[in-house]
Amino acid sequence: MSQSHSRRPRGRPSVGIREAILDATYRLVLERGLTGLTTKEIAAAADASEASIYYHFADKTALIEGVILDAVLEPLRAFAAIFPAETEGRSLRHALTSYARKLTAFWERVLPLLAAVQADAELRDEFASRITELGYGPHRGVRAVADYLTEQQRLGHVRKDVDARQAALSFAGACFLSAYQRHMFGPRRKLPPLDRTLETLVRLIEPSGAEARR
Amino acid sequence: MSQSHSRRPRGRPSVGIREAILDATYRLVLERGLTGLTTKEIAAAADASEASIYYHFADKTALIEGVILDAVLEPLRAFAAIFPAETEGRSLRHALTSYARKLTAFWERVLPLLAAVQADAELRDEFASRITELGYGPHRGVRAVADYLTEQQRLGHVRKDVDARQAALSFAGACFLSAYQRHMFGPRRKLPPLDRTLETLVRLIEPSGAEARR
DNA sequence: GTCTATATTGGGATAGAC
DNA sequence: GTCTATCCCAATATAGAC
Repeated sequence: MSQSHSRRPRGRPSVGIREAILDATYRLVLERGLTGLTTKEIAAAADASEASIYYHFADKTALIEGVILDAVLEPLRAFAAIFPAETEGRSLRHALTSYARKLTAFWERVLPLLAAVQADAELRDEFASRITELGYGPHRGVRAVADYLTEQQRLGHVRKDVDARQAALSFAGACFLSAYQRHMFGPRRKLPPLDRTLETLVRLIEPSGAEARR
Repeated sequence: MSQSHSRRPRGRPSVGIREAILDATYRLVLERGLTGLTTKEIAAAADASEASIYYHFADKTALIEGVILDAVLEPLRAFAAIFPAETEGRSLRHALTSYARKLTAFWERVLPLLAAVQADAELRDEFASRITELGYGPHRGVRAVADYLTEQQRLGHVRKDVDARQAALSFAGACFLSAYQRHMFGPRRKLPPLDRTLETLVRLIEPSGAEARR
C-alpha cells in the first residue's frame, strides 16, 4: 500500500513518515524475515530516507524490537480477553468452533513474528521475560478454554470423566498445529480440516447417553 | 562436546576442522539464533580460521543452509519411519504415549532450527520446496497416527464413531503445542503435563461399555 | 522533520605463506 | 588444509543543508 511511486508527489504529508517506517518494517519482517533486513530496504519500502529512520528511532535495534514486540504483544493482549465474550449463550460446539477460528487466525498472524523473535538472541530473551511478567503465553489460551469446559461440565454439557485442562490442551493444540502448518507451507490442505477435528472433539467430550448419569 | 579448551592442545588432528565448523555453526544457530551470526564467530567457536570456512564451503550461505537443512531433514527422515515399529504388540495407551514422547522430543529438537529457517526468506523457500518434494511435513506424523488409529478401530480398540484423522490431529497438536511452549519459554510447567493429556484422549477414544456395540 | 551526502565500522571473502 | 593478513564492500549511523 502506498508504494508504486518512488517519490511522493509534492505536498507530502509532513507527518506520517514515522508511521510509514513502522509499517514498512512490519511488512518486511513478515515477508522477508528478519535475517539480512537492512535499513536501506526499510527506508525504500517506507519511501523515506535512512536518515529519517535515525531521526525517529535511536538505532536499528530499537526500531526492530519495538515493531516486533508491539506486533506480538498487542494482539496477545487483545486476544487474552475475548474468549468469555465469545461463549455467551452459545452451544458448546458453536462456542468452541468460533473460538477456534479466532485462535487459529491469531496464531497465523503472530507465528511469523515469533519466528523472527526466536531467531534473534536478544529479542528472544527480551520477549520471554516480557511475556512471563505479563502472564501471557500459550497456557493463557489453554486455561481460558479449560475454564469454559469446566463450567460446561458443571452444567452437564461435558462428560464428567473428562479432564477439562487436558481436553483444552488437545483443542488448542489442534488449532496451533493447523496454524503452524499453514504458516510454514501455505494454505495447502494436507491436514484434516480444523472444523471437523473440532467437531470430533466436541462429540467425544459431550455426554453420550450412557455417560450422562455418571 | 569438545569445547572447554579455547585452543586445541598441540598435536591437533589435521582432519576434523570441517566437522568442527559444521558443529559450531549448528550450536551457534541453536544458542544465538541466525540473526547476526558471523563467520568470525563461527570460526572462533570452531577454533579455526575464517579462511578454513571458505576452504570447505563455497560461502556463508552454503554453510548455513547445509547445516540447517541437514539438521532438520535428517531427523525428519529418521522420524518418519519409526512409528510403526513403536506400536508392535503394545496397548493403545502405551503405543500412543511412547510415540508422543518421541514426537515431542523431535519437535523440541527441530523447532529452534525451524525458527531460523522461517526468519530467512531464502532458507524458507528452499526448505518449503524440499519438504514438499520429499513429502514430509506435519501431515506425515498426523497420518501415521491416523493410520494406526484406523487399524485399532478395526480391531475394536477405538470407538467406531471417532474420525481417526481428526483424533490424530488433536493428538499431534497437543504434542506440538507442548513442545513449542517449552521451546519458547523453557521447561516451565504452565501447561498441563502431556502424559495426562494423552491419557485423557485415550480414554475418550476408547470404547466405553455403551459404545462398544455400535 | 526530512533530505543528500558522507563517515565509519565490521563482516564476507581472498591471497599467499607454510 | 590451515593459517595470518588484508581487501572490499555493504550496512549502520551521522553531518549538515533545507
